[in-house]
Amino acid sequence: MLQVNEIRANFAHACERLNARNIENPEELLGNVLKLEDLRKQIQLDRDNLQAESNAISKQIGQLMKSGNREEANKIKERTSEIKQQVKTLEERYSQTEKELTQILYTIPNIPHASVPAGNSDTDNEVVLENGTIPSLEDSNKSPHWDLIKKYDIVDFELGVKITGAGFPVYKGKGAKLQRALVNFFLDEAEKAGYAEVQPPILINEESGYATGQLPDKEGQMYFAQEDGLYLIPTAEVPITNMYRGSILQEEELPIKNTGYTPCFRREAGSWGAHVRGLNRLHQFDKVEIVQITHPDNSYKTLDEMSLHVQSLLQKLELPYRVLRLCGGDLGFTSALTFDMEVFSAAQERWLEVSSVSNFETYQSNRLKLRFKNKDKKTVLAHTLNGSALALPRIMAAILENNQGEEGIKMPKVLVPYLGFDTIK
RNA sequence: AGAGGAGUGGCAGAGUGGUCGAAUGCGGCGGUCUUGAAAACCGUUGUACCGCGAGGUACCGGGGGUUCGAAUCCCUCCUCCUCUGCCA
Repeated sequence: MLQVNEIRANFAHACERLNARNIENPEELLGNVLKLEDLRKQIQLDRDNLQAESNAISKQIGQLMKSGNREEANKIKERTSEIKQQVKTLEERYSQTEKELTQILYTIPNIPHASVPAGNSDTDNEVVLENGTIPSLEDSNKSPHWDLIKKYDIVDFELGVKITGAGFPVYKGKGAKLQRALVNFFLDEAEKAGYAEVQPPILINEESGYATGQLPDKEGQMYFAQEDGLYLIPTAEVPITNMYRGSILQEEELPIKNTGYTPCFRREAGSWGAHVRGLNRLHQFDKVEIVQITHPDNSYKTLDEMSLHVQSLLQKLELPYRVLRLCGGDLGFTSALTFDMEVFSAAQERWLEVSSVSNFETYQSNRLKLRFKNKDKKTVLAHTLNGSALALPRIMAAILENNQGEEGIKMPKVLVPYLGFDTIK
């Protein structure tokens, strides 16, 4: 959620940047925020003054009662009941105004970083770099992974349908081992890069959902356990970042670096189509996430560091990839700047998104109330960042599709120690 | 899941209707003393909002209520502990 003070201080800039997201008439939207904030302040002032008077009178009554002067006490009681009514009215107006303000703020996405290009959709994303050799398409009679997994019997979708439904595959044999190897490899690499591993809960309460911005924005995208009011996590970002909700850290503790492996659950309502076959889009998938909490001065340096970490994983897995800077139209609601990493699949003849690393600046920390004491002993909001490092299914798809050959599917060298075999045949 | 108990400042722990935002101890920070350190002593030490400021308001697990006045009384929810039950 945006900070009202920041909106006020950088009004023109905020409007200009929200235009990059195709927000209609940001001047009016942000103008309303400021108006409501002014109203809120005015109500608070009136209310506080009345309460100050009431407190003073109550004290007087106490003293009069003590000295036995009941009559006088009863006399001034009248004024307090008058004040009480007024305070009650103001109290209602106050919470209503505050609620209204929060509701509007919930609908406003993060202000895109200056480097975010304007644009409507993923076609406007900016390619930052490409790495690795893109497999040529001519000499490839490569099979897509949904054929390969059947051929080698390593992922079973039908079985998943029987147990749960579409989008919940069963990994079998070497497929299951490959999953486990990837998780361990990713966690080990994250640990080497200084991320402390955690295993968070995979169900979260409503408060956590609001704090990192999944609610109310993505309400329908999360599975909901109604009986207990808990949501299945769409990403480990939610529980890991929420570990620090309400915290006031010391500046020396920054940056905080955490990594965690979790399954992730997404309803993906209404997003099924031509490009979602096989492992391309699932309701349940595994992911290793990296999260950082940083000093505001360092967050963009940190974003680059995280991007390089993800890239190093792709290089070690010998996958050709590219890095995209997301345009305003494709940028996530809570993000100020996002880099997507995509690997190329020769069999599908297209790029597959395998990671997203984002800087949320203070958008999440403002909701999280995640702060730190700076050198001047002032309490200020920290910046939060996260990234997938990495999501498994499409990595698995790319490994299968890009490494297939006559003799089977060659496993990337770095995974062999984890797997105990070098080829799926 | 049932019965009982408890939730107070960074921690420990008083306070059961009126100068209580809250005693005291520990810890933290600053200082005195010391060649330095420790000890001792003195001072200071929660968060948020409003206000140029003086200052004001709110917060004693969350929400609601009673009262002129609530940490204190009532209702409700949450969490933790103990016992019983159940169970990876």
